[in-house]
Amino acid sequence: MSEREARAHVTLDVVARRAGVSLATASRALNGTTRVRDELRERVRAAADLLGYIPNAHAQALASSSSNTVGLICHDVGDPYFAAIADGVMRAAAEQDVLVMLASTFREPAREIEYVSILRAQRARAILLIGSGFQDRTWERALGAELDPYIRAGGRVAVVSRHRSVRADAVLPENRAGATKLARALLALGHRRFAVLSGPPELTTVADRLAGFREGLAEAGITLDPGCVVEGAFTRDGGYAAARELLTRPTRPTCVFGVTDVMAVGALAAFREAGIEVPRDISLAGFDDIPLVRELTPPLTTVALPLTEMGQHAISLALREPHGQRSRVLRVGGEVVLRASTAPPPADSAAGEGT
Amino acid sequence: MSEREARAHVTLDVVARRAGVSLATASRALNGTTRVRDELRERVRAAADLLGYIPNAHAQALASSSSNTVGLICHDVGDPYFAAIADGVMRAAAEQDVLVMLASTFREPAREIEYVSILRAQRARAILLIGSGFQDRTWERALGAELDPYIRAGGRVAVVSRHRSVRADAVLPENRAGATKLARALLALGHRRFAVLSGPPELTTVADRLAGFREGLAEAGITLDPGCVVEGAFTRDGGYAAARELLTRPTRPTCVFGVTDVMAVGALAAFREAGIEVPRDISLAGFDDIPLVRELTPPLTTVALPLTEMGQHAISLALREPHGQRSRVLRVGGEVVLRASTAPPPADSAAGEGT
DNA sequence: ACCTTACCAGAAAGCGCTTTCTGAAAGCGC
DNA sequence: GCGCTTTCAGAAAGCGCTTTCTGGTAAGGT
Repeated sequence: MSEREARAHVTLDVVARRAGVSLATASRALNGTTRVRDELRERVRAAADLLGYIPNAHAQALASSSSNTVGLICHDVGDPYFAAIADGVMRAAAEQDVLVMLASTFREPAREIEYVSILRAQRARAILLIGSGFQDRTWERALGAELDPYIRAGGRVAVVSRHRSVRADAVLPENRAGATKLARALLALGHRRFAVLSGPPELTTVADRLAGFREGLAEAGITLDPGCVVEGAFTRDGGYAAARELLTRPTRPTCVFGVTDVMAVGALAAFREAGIEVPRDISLAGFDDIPLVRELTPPLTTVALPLTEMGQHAISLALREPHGQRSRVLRVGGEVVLRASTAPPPADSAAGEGT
Repeated sequence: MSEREARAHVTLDVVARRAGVSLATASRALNGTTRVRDELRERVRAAADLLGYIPNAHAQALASSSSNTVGLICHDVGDPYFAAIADGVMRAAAEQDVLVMLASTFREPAREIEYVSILRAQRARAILLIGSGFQDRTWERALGAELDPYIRAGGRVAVVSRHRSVRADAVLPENRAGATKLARALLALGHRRFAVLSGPPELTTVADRLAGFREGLAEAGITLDPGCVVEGAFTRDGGYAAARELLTRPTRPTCVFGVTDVMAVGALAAFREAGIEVPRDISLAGFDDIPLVRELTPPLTTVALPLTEMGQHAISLALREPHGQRSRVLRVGGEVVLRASTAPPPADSAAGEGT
């Protein structure tokens, strides 16, 4: 009884015999690729039901050399940003009847490459890379070395929120333009002394948002001096730590931009702990518009991104008919959403225009 | 050039020829199942590298009739509760070198059964069912009909946060006991008039938490009258709607229990909109301790569940050696975490002991 | 020196399907 | 009534691996 009596699966062969047809006919009857007499089709279906036939996806994939799985590689499914995008991917996947293999890199670049390789072995129809890439030559090359042969062999790649290092469709947030608009909005409120809670500088997303923000400030003749940019991890705790670090600096800004909502959330907590009230004492803005920032007190001003749609688009792009020659790029989001976390600077800080 | 020139993959056969060994040896050299002379192993490895050989996982699975993928079925990846558990699953999966296929049912019971079937076809080594099941005879039977043959064929099933309808390992939150403890804690603060924002009553999680809460109240001789239990969807908006509904009722409670943190988040928003301050005017508690409730103002009192660990346990249980005879059950969490969303009831509400 | 073990490598038989290729039967014009 | 196309079903050849099974060679015992 404690024997490993894993009984074999019912195979198509058995179904065919039961229905009194050949293997080939049974296959056709079930997939409906070619016409089969209705009566036979029914007989096969009935037999399959009766026997509880479950096709072997591996055999199907092998024989047809095509699968219908796609791989989704993200940095961290637990993060609300990726969770929202993943949700979109799942919705589109359900519609298109593809199965999603999930990979979480835990923010380690090497893992990403490893997963691409694994997904290649799985013969995934498409690979979706979600989240910023790294500004690192050797990493880029290694990733390309995995991706290129994959694409050449007919695989599809779509990236979300990441510069295209390879021939891939892309869904790109308006990082730069969005950050510029945010800067303008913040300037319009009267702010002149800014600080930025920045993420790992090797992430392209960080670089873009920072550049865009600087650009916006520059329009008002303001430059962000290095002391006003604090780096932290791309997480809530990273934002918290960065904000605390910021508070130790000599000059205090009237307005802080967290390059990510998640970081801004951490910053909000840090400010609260320090007895600094947002937005009375300091204004705070983020980027992404993850759902949770609406629940904060105060709700966060941010640059909106249609996260769920981004996921849907990614998979749709990837599965659409071959890209013609070039890959498609879809730019999304980038509108500022003003909420209560930003306000005009406190009256007593009118002095000290930025350098 | 626009031809579909999807070039074939390098097969093991090619690698073997290149290395000057047989197919069988090449296979053994690469997987290391049997001893192969070191020199040959190296030759094969080198050839594989050189040719960019990527094994075909489908062929491997077919030939060895074993795969190393597991299926993860949850109600909604976008929900922080599931996202946190999924994160745990991913961590454990990465350690154990298994690939996760993700399925999101969007809270439709039928989809769950469909996904089980799909994962069966994929010959997943294990299927993880995350989230409450439904109290619905026909659904249960249909799910069992999918799961039973799967298990009999050697598949493993683990459930998280769900009663075991089948022979499955389980990670079960202390829903009932946790809710009872919460009730006690709330009573200890002096509350006597309670309301509950309940989820879909057909979910076993809801039933358990409600029962546990009632039990705790009963210890103080308090019974929850039906007018004090408002049902809503298991989402933020469901909690919001339920809370608004609650506010239209004649008697106002001094303390509200949202059976889910996510619902409590919605409730908090509803209260705020209605000008009701938490916890001054009304106390609010949730259940789950999803990370975001710590960021709220006020942070939410709740019953803690080790969400990430739950996911890790689920996959570990499922992949561990065969269950002997019986399946294992791991009970987790259930401790009350008091935060600022609960306080003694307002002084002017001392009257009206609950019936 | 002879027989037994032990170790490795190759041949070949599948794993469970899809899909081409082949052939039988039926429909049709003249 | 004969050759034509058309429709549908079966035979069989793989898809790319793993894994027995077989055999050859080297090591070990007496």
